[in-house]
Amino acid sequence: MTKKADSYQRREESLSRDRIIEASLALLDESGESGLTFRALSEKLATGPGAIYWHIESKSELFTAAADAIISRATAAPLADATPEAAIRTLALGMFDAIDAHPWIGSALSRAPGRPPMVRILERMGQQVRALGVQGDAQWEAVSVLLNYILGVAGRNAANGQFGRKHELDRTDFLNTIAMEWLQLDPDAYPFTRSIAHRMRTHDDRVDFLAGIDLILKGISSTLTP
Amino acid sequence: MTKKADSYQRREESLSRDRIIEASLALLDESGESGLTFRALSEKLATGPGAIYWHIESKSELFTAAADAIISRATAAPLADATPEAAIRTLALGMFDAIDAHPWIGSALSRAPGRPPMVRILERMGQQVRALGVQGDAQWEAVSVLLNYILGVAGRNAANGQFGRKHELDRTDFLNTIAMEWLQLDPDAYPFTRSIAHRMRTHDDRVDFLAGIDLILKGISSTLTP
DNA sequence: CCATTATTGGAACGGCGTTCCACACATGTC
DNA sequence: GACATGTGTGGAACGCCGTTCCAATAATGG
Repeated sequence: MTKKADSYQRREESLSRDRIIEASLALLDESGESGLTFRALSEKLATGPGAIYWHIESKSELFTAAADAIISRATAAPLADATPEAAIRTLALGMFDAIDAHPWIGSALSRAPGRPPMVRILERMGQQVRALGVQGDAQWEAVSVLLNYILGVAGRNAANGQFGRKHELDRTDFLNTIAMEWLQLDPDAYPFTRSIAHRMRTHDDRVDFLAGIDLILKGISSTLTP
Repeated sequence: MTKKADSYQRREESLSRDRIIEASLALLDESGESGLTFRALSEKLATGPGAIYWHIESKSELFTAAADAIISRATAAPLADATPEAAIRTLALGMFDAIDAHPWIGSALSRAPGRPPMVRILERMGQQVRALGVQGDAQWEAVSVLLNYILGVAGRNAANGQFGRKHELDRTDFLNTIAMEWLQLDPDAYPFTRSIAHRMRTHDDRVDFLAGIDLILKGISSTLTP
C-alpha cells in the first residue's frame, strides 16, 4: 500500500483508494456481492488489476472498506434522542436501512469481526447501553445480544438478496415460494412452521426488526435494579 | 438428479448422494468452508466432477445438505426438559455446540433461509415458544428474534473460524490481536470499545451466548400477560 | 538531464464451479 | 447369448475468479 504524498496528484482523475472504493460501491449496489470482481473493477476504472493492487491489499480488505464507507455515513449523524432507548432504536433502524439499501453489507459485516465497520456500531451501541444505566459485565452482554441480533438480520437480508437475484424473484415471489413449501410440510412434524406460513408471506421486515429490538430492550431493562 | 431405483446397487461402494454428503462433511470439518471443492471431493471419492453432478444439483445445494445433516442430528433428541424456558435453552445450546464444532454451518444456515436446516430449528423453537404461552403474532416475533440472534452468533463464529484459519491464529491470539487494536483507538471517539477490550480478550463464547438467550427470554416473558 | 522511485496496465498462473461427452455397466427383450 | 436401452461414470474443457509478475511509463530529486 502507498504512503501517499499529500501534495500532488499524479494527474487529474488518477487512481486512488477512494476512487476504487467508490467504484466498488457502485458495482456492489448494481450487482450485489458477486458483482465486485477485479475485472469489472478494472473495466470501470479503465485500468488493469495490477494498478488496483497498488492501492488495495486484497479483495476482502476492499470489501470491508466498502462496508465501512456505508456504515461510517450511516453512523455519522449524532443521536439526539430523548432517551437511551429511543437512541438505540434510532441507531438500530439506521443500521437496518443501510443494510436494506445495500444487502451485501450483511456479508461484509459478518466477515470483519472486530474491525472498523463493526467497531463503529459497537461503540455507538455501547454508549447508549451505558446511558441506559447498565453496569459492569452486563454492558458487554447487552451489546453482544444487540449486535448479534443485528448481524443475524443483516446476514439473512444478504442471503435473501443474493437468492432473489440468482433466481430472479422479487421479494413477493420469494416469500410466496417459501410459504408454499412450508404449507406442504408434514402437518405432524411441522405444525408450528405451517401455522406461521401466512405470516411469512405478509410480514414487514422493518417492523419485525424493530419489534425484535424492543423485545431485547425489554430484556435488558428487566435486569436493571433501579 | 436421479430417481434412484430402490432395489439394486450398481456395485458395492458406488457413488450415492449420501456418500457424497459424508465426504463433504469430512472435507468441511478438515479444512473449513473453502475446503469443500468439487476437485477435492472428486479425489476423495475417486471419481470425476461429472459423476458427482449426477447426484447433486450444485455446490450450494450440497453445502445446504451438509448443514442439514448436522442440524438434523443436533435436533434429533427430544426435548424433555421441565419447562419451555429450559427446553429453549437446551435447544439453543445444542445449536451453539453444533456451530462451534462445525463453524462452516454458520455460512450454510445464513445462505439457506426458509430451507430444511433452518426450518428444523424454526419448528422446534416455535413449539417451545408456544408452550411458553406466547400467543398470536407474538409467536412469530419471539421466534424471529431467537433465530436471528442464533444466526448472528453462527455467522460470527463462521467468520472467526475462517479468519483464524487464514491467518493461522488460534482463538487466544485472535482475541488478543483484536483487543490490542481496540486499545489503540482514539480514547475520545471510542471510550466504550476501549473499556470492554479486556472483556473481549477473556470472554467465553458459550457462556455469553447463553446469557444472550436468557436476556431475550426475559424480554419475551415480560410481554406475557399472566 | 539523468537516476530513481512511484504508479500503471496487461499477461499469465493456478484454482474454481460447471458443462459436455464418450464410455462402461446393469438390465429387459428376443 | 446378443443386443438395444437407459443409468451412472470420469475426465477434458470452458469461462470465470483472485492474485502475482513485470515491462513500460510518469513524476520527482540530484
